[in-house]
Amino acid sequence: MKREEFNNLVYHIVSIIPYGRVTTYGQIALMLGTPQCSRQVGCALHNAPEYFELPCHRVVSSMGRLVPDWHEQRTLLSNEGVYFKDNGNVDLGRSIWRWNATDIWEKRYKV
DNA sequence: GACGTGACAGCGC
DNA sequence: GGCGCTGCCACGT
Repeated sequence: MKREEFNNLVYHIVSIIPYGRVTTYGQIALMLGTPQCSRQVGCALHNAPEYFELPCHRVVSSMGRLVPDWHEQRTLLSNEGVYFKDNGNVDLGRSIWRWNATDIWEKRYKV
């Protein structure tokens, strides 16, 4: 898999995240078949051109933690009806996007 | 081409 | 459940 392909796939996946749902870097990496490249997902989004208009605010870390120093992200998510916990993290159990019949995340987050 | 950096995940405490 | 350490890989300098 080339870098460019990897990035394009990341952009594609992010672009199809449904409204009001979130997903994680690790999940995207898993979908690409490279679960060890979670950091690259974040890196790809960081380098994503603005005109892609990606809903990258719907991508959070595996713990539901938001992007550091990007407070607008929380506003955007809450506007979409995403659930938050008391500690300010996203409630993945309620708002994670299950892209398929995979039960990995159901087990992990006890959906 | 080498080195430092980072929008992370996983594991242990 | 929260915090810190380590491994990972692409990017920018």
